[in-house]
Amino acid sequence: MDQNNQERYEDSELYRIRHSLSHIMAQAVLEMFPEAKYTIGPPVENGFYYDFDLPRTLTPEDLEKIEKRMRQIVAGKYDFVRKVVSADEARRIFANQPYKLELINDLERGETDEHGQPLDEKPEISIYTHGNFVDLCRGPHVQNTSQINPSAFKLMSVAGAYWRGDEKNPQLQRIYGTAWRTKEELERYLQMLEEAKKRDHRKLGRDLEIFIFDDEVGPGLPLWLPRGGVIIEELEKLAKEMEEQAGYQRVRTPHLTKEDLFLRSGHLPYYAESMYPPMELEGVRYYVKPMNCPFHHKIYAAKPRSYRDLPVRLAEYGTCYRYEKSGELFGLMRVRSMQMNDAHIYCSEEQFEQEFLAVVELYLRYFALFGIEKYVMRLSTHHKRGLGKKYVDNERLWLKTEEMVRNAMRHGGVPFVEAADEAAFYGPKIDVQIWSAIGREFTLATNQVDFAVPERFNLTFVNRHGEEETPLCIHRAPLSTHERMVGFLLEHYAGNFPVWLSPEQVRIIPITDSHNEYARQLEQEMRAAGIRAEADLGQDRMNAKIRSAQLLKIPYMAVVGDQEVNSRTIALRRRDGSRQNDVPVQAFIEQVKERIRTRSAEL
RNA sequence: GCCGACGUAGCUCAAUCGGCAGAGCAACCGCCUUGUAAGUGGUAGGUUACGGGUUCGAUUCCCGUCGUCGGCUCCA
Repeated sequence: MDQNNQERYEDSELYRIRHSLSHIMAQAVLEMFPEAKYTIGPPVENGFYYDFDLPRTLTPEDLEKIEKRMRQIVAGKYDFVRKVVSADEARRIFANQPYKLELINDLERGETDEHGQPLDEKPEISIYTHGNFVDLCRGPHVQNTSQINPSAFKLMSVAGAYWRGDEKNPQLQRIYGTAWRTKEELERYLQMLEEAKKRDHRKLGRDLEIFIFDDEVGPGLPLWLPRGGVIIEELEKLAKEMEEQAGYQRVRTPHLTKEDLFLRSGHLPYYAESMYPPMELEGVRYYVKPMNCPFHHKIYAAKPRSYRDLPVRLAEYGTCYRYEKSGELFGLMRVRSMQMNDAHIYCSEEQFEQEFLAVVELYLRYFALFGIEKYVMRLSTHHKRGLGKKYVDNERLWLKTEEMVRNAMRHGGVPFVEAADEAAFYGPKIDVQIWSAIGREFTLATNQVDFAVPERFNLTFVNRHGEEETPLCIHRAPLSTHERMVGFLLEHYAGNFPVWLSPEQVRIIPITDSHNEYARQLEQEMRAAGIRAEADLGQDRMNAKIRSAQLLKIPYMAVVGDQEVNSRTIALRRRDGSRQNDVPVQAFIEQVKERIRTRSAEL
């Protein structure tokens, strides 16, 4: 959409407008609550926010007042004036603002920026003033508030947010706003949000009868309806085909295990927070599994392995349970029971690069099949401060495996970004990041290196010199979990699944009930050909039947009347509204079968 | 888990100031026999999420629990 998308956001006019509006909002809030403490307020993707420590909770009416006052300030045509100050001067100016003082102290030490991120060099301390409002800020801003369009911004919501993003810190009130250059841009953005809601998998999942949640079953525990069940079956079929070709072997493992296994694997020391509490029977504690890996390790260890056997690739669509905190649940994208497209690859160090890349290539094949284009591959690495807490305590191995992954990606020519402090507890990983309809970021596929756990399980193979060696383990889930994958695909396709994934592929619609018999015959014929077809023999008129099929986003409607009965044809209506009359039944069946066989994206 | 908002029929949503809880769609029973997005008449459907409290009387006000949503934290 943007001609000059080469320009960094930080350098853009929009960034300055949003940043300035966040100051103006802070001014309005401080006028309303003179005792308020203000913290930070940066521009974000579609607007800006500001975090405040306030004497009371904000109401929607407050937002209206604040927004109104902001318009007045904008109309006041104030200049934004930058001034570099010493740390002492800054401390004097913000003497009553504890959060600002903390920021100033950190800046003075040259350690961290306003988000608590480490800084490379010691920064200048600057303040920006407009009118009588002053804020600690590095800018940039508009020169004058007249450069802000008063009808191109809107305050959106209030939310809780921890000071410096740490849940141990006090919780602040964050006001989100959106801001654009023109009123039209704002309206377009608001309309886009409306459109996104229609694509939301939570809405589509209900409308298309894919899944439900039931209060009595529990939060984060989805029930797959028959139509959702079909999609899952198709995904598993796909995974099994691909994995068989790629040399994986399928295994099956229980949902429960004794405590000992998760002590050995390190899940209890590093991952207990996300696990359901244990159940105790006859003095033994059992846990429901949050991951499949320990079981696969046991299968690997079930017999002696030679270097000739490697790589060993064990695959399982395993069902796992994780106790996600209640506020973290989000439709199908974040649940408590999930089935993972899981596999563990045990290989030697020499085999690592090839195996790792083969997994990345597998992702790319899947993504091409689904037409997924908007994603980012992210190398998630450890952070020193988490060693022994979030991460297995062996810095040398962390650095080594991270470099192995980096090299594999570079040699494979696969672009990626790096994110520190995002690794799994047992090793670095390549995550594939995607965005939900409403803009939330999720990891879809993942490819993780485990340098720690094979040793804990005493996994070995005998190398060509007759010595015992510890294999590396790659954990991978290219198709994510069924839950997140189906949630994502619902939004990705906006419910218009390709034929092979469509829960119902053909809806047969008789024009009057005298054509019911023919419709029934067609249904049988198509089903015999492996097509998911259903004849609609209900009381509705043809038009109503077409409408229901259309609302369920069924790819093909076969409308049949006298003409079709006589010539053994169908009148084809596709989901996109296109039509084709007099299609011979056999020709139609063959074409649909071909689309299914090739998993074609074509309608 | 934390902050805030919300919770009425399967779905979408009404119900003035505290005064008998309502509509459309869907479902069910009929009539119509129809050519590409809703033919038509009727019937049924509710402990207003749950549990307390205030009140002559609570969907409405208060408290608690559960759930959902927007964020934060966390994550496949």
